Amino acid sequence: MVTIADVARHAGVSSSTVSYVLSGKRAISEETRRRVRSSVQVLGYHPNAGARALAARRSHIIALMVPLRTDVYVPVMMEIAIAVTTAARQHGYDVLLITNDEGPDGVRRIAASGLADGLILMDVELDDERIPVLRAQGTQATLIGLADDARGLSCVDHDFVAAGALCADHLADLGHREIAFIGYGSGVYHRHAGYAERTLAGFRDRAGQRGLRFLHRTCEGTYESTAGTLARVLADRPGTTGFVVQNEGAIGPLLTLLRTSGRTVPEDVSVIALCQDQLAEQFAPRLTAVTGSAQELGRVAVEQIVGRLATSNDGGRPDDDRALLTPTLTVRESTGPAPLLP
Amino acid sequence: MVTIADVARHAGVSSSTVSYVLSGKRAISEETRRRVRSSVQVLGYHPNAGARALAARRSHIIALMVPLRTDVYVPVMMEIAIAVTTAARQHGYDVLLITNDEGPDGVRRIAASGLADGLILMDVELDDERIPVLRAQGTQATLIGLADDARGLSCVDHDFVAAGALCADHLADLGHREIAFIGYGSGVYHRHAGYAERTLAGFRDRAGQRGLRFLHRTCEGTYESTAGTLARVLADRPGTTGFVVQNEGAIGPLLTLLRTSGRTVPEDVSVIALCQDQLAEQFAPRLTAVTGSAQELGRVAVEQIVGRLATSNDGGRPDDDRALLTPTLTVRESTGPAPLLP
DNA sequence: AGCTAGCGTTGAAGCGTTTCGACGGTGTCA
DNA sequence: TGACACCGTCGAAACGCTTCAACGCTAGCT
Repeated sequence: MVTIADVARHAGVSSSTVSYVLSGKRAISEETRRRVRSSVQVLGYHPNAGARALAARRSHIIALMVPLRTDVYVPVMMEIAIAVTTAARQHGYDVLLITNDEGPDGVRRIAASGLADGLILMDVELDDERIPVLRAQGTQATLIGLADDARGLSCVDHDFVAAGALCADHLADLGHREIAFIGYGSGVYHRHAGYAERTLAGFRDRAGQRGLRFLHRTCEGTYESTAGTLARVLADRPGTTGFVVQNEGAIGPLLTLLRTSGRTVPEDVSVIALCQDQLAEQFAPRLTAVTGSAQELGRVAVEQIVGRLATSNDGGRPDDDRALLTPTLTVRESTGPAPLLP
Repeated sequence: MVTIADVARHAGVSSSTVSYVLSGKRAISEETRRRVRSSVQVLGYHPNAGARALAARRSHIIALMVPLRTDVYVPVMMEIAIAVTTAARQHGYDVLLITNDEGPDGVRRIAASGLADGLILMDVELDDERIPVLRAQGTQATLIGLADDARGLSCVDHDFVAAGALCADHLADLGHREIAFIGYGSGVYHRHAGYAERTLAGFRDRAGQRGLRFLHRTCEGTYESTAGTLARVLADRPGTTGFVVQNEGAIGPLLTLLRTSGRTVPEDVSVIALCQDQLAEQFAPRLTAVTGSAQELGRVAVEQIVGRLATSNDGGRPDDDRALLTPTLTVRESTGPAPLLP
């Protein structure tokens, strides 16, 4: 193993000088810097992470707490996790993965052991047990999702309210009057998942403003449940010409069921999905969809926490900041003008 | 911050005793152990990760290198990542996430800095650049996937050869004679992804033994490419009655296309998928599928590397061990006896 | 009785960094 | 010309933990 002392010897300077060259925390002459850098190269020196963490009291690690749940669309989580990891590396941080099932104790463990300098929490519930722990430990954190009480913490999330409104507007613009909103399974609403509630609220408000009649129905995302949901919708509101689908699992079944029931998309009914573009492209017809960038979500989360870590030892007192990412509507082949009344 | 010295003072012992109680590396009297444990509780002591890593030369961290690529089914990767994380915790390890784009340098960085004690590499290619680095650094590692030259490393993977054979056997048992194998996009084969090649080989060999005629066609997994692939298959071999699908994205389109072309599943054609059970259940009809457990893959990978880390300082020389996980066939509604010849 | 073996505990020596205070040298200003 | 500030470098003191050698005991053996 090559240590800082080896580098110092090789470059003919003291080890503190090497440290300062690497950290840039003190002025070092051009000449010395050059020599040290080259020694580092030649010897293949990488500072020992443990020693660094111990001396500097910073591990340069960010912990990312991911949900175990599988009732949300998994690729999105993965995309966020990867975006977080690459963004973190660009700021000199590594990412430690921990699972939600460690719960508040996990947060305590990570914070108290100094394993990570800060945390990013995914799948935050409105009233989350981990938040008080964060405050008690004085740990820096960013929440992905909005919590009830985020004083002193930073949050980032998609603007689901805007996403819901975009759907309502698009269908209203096309002349549709009766819409069905196919949501997630009832469990998601019962645990007050913010994204589900906020999308629905955004849709509902805008639908009201635009004079749309609409129905909200839960759906587990299997073929059977989608069939049941659709049957009930058509029984209750035979005049429905627009569908908003939030549960990714229900999209395929819905399209198949509409087709077998003799309804053509988009001539007879329009379908708009709340899902990733990649997924929307996979269906036939390609789906008009409202999307937020998971990549950006991860990137912003990292920037928030890195910002906090940087200012928190300058004595700067970071305010609670919350970022809402604007979703985009991409019109494809699954939506069209409402059919003329018979 | 609570240190080991605080605990020692509180319990009226020396800090080394506290350390031994916690690590269990020396005999400690029942009485002392009790007192120390209770002090740990009361004070809420968590050993400082950096100091621990520095003194013991072990970080108790395993690095998991995940692919950025999205051409394989993403939820599986996530499932593995989570399985690795939970399994690692059970052995007292945390998991550091790094992305494939760091490449061999990433491996060097992690190994040389002592950030992680060992690595788990996903998406290993047959001739992987990271493997020589691993050997040069003398770092413990487990590969998920099989490499050309895995001397001194451990590997774990699904037995894709057996999976392919299971598909062939099942269709042969049902009396099918002409089969189409719908694979991944050509890019996957060009970069010699082991799982794709091995599945195909397993299928091909067994199909040969069982006297099946078959066609292998690549497919990108979009609706259009599936339509093109299917059209070519039906043109070349109109008598095809069995389909094996490996590309998850092609499943939905294939079922839709078969239906619109007037073919009923499973009466006219049988479809067997190589995918997770969860996904297979989502279609109508539910798909007969061959599956390997992603959870187990993650768990075994962790056990291999933890085993190596344990024996590697006992001077034990761990052999290269490779584990192949047996896949299972679950018969559902999408396969049935071959139709009688007209 | 004398010797060895093991038990439970301790003090102290690292582990490889960062960072503080200090030092000589150089330039600037009065 | 003297005082002062700043620059580039260094030595040494942490940082909080693990682990080794050593200690005084008691117990078991010859």
